Amino acid sequence: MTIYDISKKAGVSIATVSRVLNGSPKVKEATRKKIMDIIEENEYTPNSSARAMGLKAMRTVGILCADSSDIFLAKAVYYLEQNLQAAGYESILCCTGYNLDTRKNYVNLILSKKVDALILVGSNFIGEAEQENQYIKDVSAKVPVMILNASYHHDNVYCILCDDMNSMYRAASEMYDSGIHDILYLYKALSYSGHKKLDGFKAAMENKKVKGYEKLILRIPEEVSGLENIADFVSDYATKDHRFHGVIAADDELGIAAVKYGQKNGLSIPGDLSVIGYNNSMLTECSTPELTSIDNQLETLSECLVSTLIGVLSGREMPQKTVFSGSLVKRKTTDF
Amino acid sequence: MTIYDISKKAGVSIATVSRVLNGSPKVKEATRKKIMDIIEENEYTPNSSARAMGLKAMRTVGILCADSSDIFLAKAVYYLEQNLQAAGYESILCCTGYNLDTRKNYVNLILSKKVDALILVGSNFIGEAEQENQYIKDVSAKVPVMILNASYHHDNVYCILCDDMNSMYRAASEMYDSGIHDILYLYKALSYSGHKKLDGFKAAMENKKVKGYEKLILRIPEEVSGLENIADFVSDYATKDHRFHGVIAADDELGIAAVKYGQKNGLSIPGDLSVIGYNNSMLTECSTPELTSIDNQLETLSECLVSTLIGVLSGREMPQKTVFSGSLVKRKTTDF
DNA sequence: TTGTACGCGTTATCAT
DNA sequence: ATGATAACGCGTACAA
Repeated sequence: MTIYDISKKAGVSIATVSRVLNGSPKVKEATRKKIMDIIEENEYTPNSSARAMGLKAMRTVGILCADSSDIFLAKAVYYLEQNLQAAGYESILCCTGYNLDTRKNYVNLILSKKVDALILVGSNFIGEAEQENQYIKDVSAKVPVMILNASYHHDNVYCILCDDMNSMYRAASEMYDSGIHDILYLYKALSYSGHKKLDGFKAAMENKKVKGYEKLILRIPEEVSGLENIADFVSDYATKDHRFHGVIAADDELGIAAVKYGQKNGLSIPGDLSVIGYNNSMLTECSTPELTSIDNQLETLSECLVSTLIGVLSGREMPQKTVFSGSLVKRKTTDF
Repeated sequence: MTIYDISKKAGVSIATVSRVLNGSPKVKEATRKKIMDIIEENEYTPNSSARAMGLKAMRTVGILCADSSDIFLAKAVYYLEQNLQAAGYESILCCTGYNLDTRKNYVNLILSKKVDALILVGSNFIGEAEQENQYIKDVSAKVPVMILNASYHHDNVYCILCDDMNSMYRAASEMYDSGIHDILYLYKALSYSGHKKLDGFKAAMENKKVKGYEKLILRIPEEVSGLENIADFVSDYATKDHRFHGVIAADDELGIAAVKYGQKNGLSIPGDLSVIGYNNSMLTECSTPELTSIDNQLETLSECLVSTLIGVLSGREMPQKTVFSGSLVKRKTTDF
C-alpha cells in the first residue's frame, strides 16, 4: 500500500491524499472523508523512511545512556520514552557503556540515523577535562543536544538537572543538626553529578566547621562490587581508626551497603548509625530498615526535558539550563 | 554530504561509491581505498532513510514492553538492545503499559515505522483467551514476531523462554524435601509465565501429596502496593489460621515482602521461615538476609532471541520455540 | 480545491 | 571494473 494506491482507489491525485494525511485544511470535506475511509479500509500507513527523506526531520530522537538496566537510568529512559511518545516522537535507544571513547562512536552511529535531537541520559556523559567534551560540541552543531542530570554550557545544548549539590548540602546539614557530627561520605565514581554531591557534602561540613571531615570521605574502588563486599570494605575502613555515626551515600545501593555494614557490626540503625541514600529508588523499600533517601525528581526532570526539546524543535526560545531541587524522603534509617 | 558529493570528489560514479559502501568485491582496490579515504575525511555516513527506501528492510526492530523501568523488563531490554546493536540492527523501544487493548494500538503504531520484526518482552503480552491474541496473529502476517518469556504457537511467531513451570517445580520440591511442608505461594498477576509458575508449584505439591496446599496460595491484590503493605497483607493472612514455614514468591519483590513479613512477626529467617524469590534480580542482594531466588537466565534468553531473529530475517529455518531451564540461586533466606 | 512534476539519497539492474 | 538510470514513497512548489 502506497500513497499511489490510495490515490488511485479514491480517484484523486497523491497530492490530495498527502494533504489529508497531513491535515491540510484545503481539502473538501467530502473528498477528505472518502480518502480517510479508503485509508482505514486498507490499513494504510505512510512509509516513514520516504517521509523522512522529503522532510528533513524524522520525528525521532536518539536516547543515549550508559546502561538502560541501571535502576536509575531505566527510570529516566522510561519517563523520556513516555513523554516523547505523547509528543508524537519516536525514540531510538542506544546503550553505550561507561567508556567515554566508545561513546563518541555511538554518537556518530546514532547521528547517521538522522535523528532530530540527541538526549544524553546521566551525568557520566560529561568528562572532567574540557577536551573530553569536544564530541558534544561537534554534535550540537548538527542537532540539539539535551542532557539529563548534568550541566554543560554550549550553544544548542540544553541541560535539565537536579541541584545535587544543594540537595546534598541540605541533607548533610540536617543530619549534622540532629546531633551526628561524624558523617562518612560514600561514593563510587565522580561523574558530573557525583562531583556536585561531594561538593555539597564538603560545603555542609565546612559550614558546620567540622574538623577532619575529609578523612571520612570514602571512595569504593570499582573492583569492589556486590553489596556484601562493599559492606566489608566499609568495615575495614571503620576498623582503621575511623569513627562515624552517620553515612551519606551517593546512591541507594551504597546506602544499603552501609546498612549492611551496620548490621554486620551489631550497630542498631538508626540508633547507632544513621544512613541516607540517593535517588529514592525502589531499593530504598527493599532495605531493612527502609532507607532514607534524597529524591532527585527524575520524573519531573524527564517531563521538563521533553517539553523543552519540543520547544527547541519548534524553533521557540528555550532555557539552556533548568534546575530543580531535590528533597529528603525520610524513612527508617534516620530518626530526625 | 551525500553519495553524490563523495562520488564527485572521487571522480567516480555513485554506483561505485555504493559498491564500496556495501562491500561489493567488484571494485578495484585502488579506487576502493581512494573512496574510503574521502568518506573518512568528510565523515560521511549514508542516510539511513534513503537506504531503507531502496532496500525493503529498515534494519530496525521494534521492542515492545509494558514498562521499561520494571527491573526485570529493563534488564531484558538492555540485553536485547546490546545484541541487536552488535548484529547491526537498530532498535526502537515502545512502552505500552499493562493494558491489553492499548497495546494493540501500539503494535500498529510501531508497525507503521516499517520495522523488520517485533519483539514482545514479557509474558504479559499473551492473554488467556485465545481471542485476546488475535493481534499477534495479525502482526505475524507482516513481520516475524519474537516473544520473550512466553509461548504462543503460530506461524512466523518465535518464542524464547525459560521453563518457569519446571524451575518452580524443582524449587518447591527442594524446599519440601528440606522438611518444610507448609509452603505459602505468593503471586500478584497471572500472566503467561505467572500461570506456569503457579502450575509448577501445584504440581510439586501434588507430587508430594501435600493436603490442602491450595489454601496456601495467596494472591496479592493489585491495589496493595508497597513492600510494607504487602507484608501487612501477608501478616493478616497468617493471622487467619494459615500456617506456613516457607514462602515461594512469583518475583523478588514479593519475596522481599515475605522477608519483611517474617521480620515484623519476629520470625527468624531462615530458621522459622524460608523464602524463595524469582528472577534473581539485584533486589535479592538488597534484602537482609539476602534472598534465595530462581534465576531465569534472562541474558541467555535475550542472546538466543536475537540470534534466532537474525536467522529468521536471513531466511534460515529457525526453531519456533526455544526453552531454557532456570536454576535456584541459594542465598541467606533458605538453609537447604 | 485539486493535479503535475520534481527532489530527497540510496540500491539495483542494466549496459559498457 | 565501472557508469547511467530506474525505482523506492513521499512532500511540496507551482500550475490549473
